[in-house]
Amino acid sequence: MAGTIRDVAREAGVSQATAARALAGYGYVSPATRHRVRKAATSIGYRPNVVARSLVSGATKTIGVVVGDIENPFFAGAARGIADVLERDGYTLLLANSDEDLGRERRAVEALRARQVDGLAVVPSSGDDGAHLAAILREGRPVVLLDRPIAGLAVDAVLVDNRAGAERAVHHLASLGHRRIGLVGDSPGIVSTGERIDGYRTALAAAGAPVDDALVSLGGSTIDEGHRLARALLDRPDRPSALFTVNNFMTAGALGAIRELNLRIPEDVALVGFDDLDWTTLVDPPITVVAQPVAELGRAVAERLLERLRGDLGPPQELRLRTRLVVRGSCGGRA
Amino acid sequence: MAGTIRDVAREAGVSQATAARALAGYGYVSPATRHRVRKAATSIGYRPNVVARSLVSGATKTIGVVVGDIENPFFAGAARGIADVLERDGYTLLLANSDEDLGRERRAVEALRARQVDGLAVVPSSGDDGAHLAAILREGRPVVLLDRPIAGLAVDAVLVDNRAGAERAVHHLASLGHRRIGLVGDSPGIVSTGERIDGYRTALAAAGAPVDDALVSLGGSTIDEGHRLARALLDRPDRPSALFTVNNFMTAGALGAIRELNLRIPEDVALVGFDDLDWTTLVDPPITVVAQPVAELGRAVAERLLERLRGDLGPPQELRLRTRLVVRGSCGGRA
DNA sequence: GTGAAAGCGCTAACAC
DNA sequence: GTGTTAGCGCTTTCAC
Repeated sequence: MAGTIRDVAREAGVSQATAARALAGYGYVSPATRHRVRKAATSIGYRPNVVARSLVSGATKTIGVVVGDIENPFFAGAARGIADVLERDGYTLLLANSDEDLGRERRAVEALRARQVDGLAVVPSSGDDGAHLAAILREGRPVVLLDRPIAGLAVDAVLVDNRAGAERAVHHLASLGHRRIGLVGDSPGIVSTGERIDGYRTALAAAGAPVDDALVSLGGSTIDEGHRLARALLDRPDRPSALFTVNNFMTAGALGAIRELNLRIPEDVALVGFDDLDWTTLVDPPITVVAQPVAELGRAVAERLLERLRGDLGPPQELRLRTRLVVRGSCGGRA
Repeated sequence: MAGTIRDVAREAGVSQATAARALAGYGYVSPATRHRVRKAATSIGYRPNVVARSLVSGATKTIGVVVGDIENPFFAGAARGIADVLERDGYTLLLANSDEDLGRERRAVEALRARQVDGLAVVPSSGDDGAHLAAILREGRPVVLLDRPIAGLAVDAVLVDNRAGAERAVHHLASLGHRRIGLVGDSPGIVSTGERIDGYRTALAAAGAPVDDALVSLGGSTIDEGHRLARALLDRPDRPSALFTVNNFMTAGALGAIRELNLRIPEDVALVGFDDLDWTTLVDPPITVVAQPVAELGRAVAERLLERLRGDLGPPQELRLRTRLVVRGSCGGRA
């Protein structure tokens, strides 16, 4: 079984080059020969060795994907979107998790680079350190940022309108009469989070509500952290009347904290989250959220990568996809 | 920048072979030479080309992972577990989704095989067709099955005790007085699902409850399908008093259906699900579930793969990890 | 200790 | 049309 293209050639009684041509379908080969070669190939169960091909062609037909954590449904959804479009073109994904740590991200990028990926989709954990990616770009390999830009790095990026989304969410809360609105978030160093915090502040200011830093509770990127951070807010004597959570982990954590304290939503505390996951409609009341076009985000990244791979040398494009406020029952008012 | 090992050699004034030895750290190289080569390498920014190395060594330091759908938290968790242990040994994951379709799975496996992955972790979508995997094994590349076995295929597998888990869940329901217990599941062709259905039947029989096939609602592997399948059961005039859902998608779908019909849990209908996701504690009442050791499952698969990669030629091992019934409030009784 | 040389399996000129 | 030949960048004998 197995065997190389040489075995096929021998079996078919032609030269190795002819076998290669017949199999890869380039150059001239007589139909008869092609047929013979094809038969020989299947008869010995020939499988082209993509590694060898890559060494020659320089293309591996693989795309590296670096996300914070594939267990986060947001990243999983985006990865799925990427995979779906890339797969149609014969690409395979090399996946790595950064855990929102720049060091890990660098190592992941390095490992993928060494594996000669044709392109890279990355969710950068830092908004101002893109040296590792700049190096890749310099080699002529396309990189497309997903969800977050990097200041000073000229590179394609597919993002969402975080500021507008957060603003709309907080405005919704303010319009319902809330004045003390707390924010539960992970690191502001994560650009998307930073932008959402900005949007929160802007909305607060626009509503003439006090912007009290004591109501901004920031920490790590896990559900447990979200829980802890929400508790810090809810345990205050002057508890905020509403919470805005910057992503689905924070929403889950905050909801857990609210349950733990036996607070009612929205009577005791209203809640708006960023990210629309299925479970947000299953809890009672269903959560009002800022929905992101997750799959589309991934697909757009893949499309951009494909364009670059096909030779597009135009200036970097930044695409901002729109978010949507989905009003459900967690803020009171109409619901 | 960039450059090959030849450039390093020239820069260091040694032969290409010596440069290779110094860099890869095998064979004899004088400390002085090694130092010189290393310096030359960093000075020109040398990056080994893993593709070329792979062509020679035959090992790519990549592992293919085929799951049903990375958006399913169960698979995402397992993938994360795999990645965590494999990464320590310098491996990178090539990820593919099968969507529980054997054709897609075959194509994915083929694509990964062509890319010369050193090993494969797959969640097989069929329990009786393992020809594509047998072919890989014959080539001497290790394959470890995740979550589901394949009948007649001698291969390592890391599974969970689906039957016992389902049995315990349904027994729990029966012990609370339920006699008409419905099951919401995806395809019984998916072995883990099939085993859970078996466990359900066994528990029913043991409890002396009627095993009514009309109460077994089977279909596709999505939340929407779970919703539809649960509705089919709940819309019956002789509605079951309890539902057992075979995985997290079915649980989410069933819960949606229950909400839609404004039924109370557990008064109108009790619920036990398979898979313990964070949101199951956030809904009201929190859902009683059969918890699977998801991350451990992934880690065990990776460990087995690593053992095989290190030369273990022993007979195939089947590891069954234990599940745990987590009693919460969705079945009434003590809660 | 170091260098020369032979491939790994494939693509792609370039001849014939 | 088909065969010959030269690599892709690296590892690895085998001499010296």
